[in-house]
Amino acid sequence: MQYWLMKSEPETFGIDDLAACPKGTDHWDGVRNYQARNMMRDQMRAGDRVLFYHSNTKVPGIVGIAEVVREGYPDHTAFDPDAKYYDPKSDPDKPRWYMVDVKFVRKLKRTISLQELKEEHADALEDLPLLRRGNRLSIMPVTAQQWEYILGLES
DNA sequence: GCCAACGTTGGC
DNA sequence: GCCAACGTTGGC
Repeated sequence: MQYWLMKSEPETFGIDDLAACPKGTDHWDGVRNYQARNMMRDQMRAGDRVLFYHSNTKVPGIVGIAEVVREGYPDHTAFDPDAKYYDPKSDPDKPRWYMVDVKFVRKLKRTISLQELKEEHADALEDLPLLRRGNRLSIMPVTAQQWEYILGLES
């Protein structure tokens, strides 16, 4: 089993929105970045665990846990001219963009903020892309050690 | 709202 | 294939 961190803007789709979905499950559409696409298409497996991160908000940070329940498949919103992330270059016969389905597992007891993660100055977190300067990846791998460390901060 | 960092686009 | 221009991300 692998671990991931996925960013979302709470204004658009936050952890509570995921929890409110039927079966707590929704597809992670709208990713239009090749690196993130590759991870969803090629690496994410059902059962993988996900740190749900709120970005572009007052207190950015990790707010919950989700689980991958469906592996990479074409992101149909790329084919829809009315969709926000429509991409005319993505062809249903040769899809450019992929998504996975994720399921709500639980909210953290408290938000583990980006600031807090930075202030840990932990060796374990040194290589976490989230903490690297200028990082813009919306999906990133998390090692088992990083996972344990981060959740160890929760209580 | 600002702006640094980064990815993508497109002219050459 | 280079690289300037542009658009987006996302913390602050």
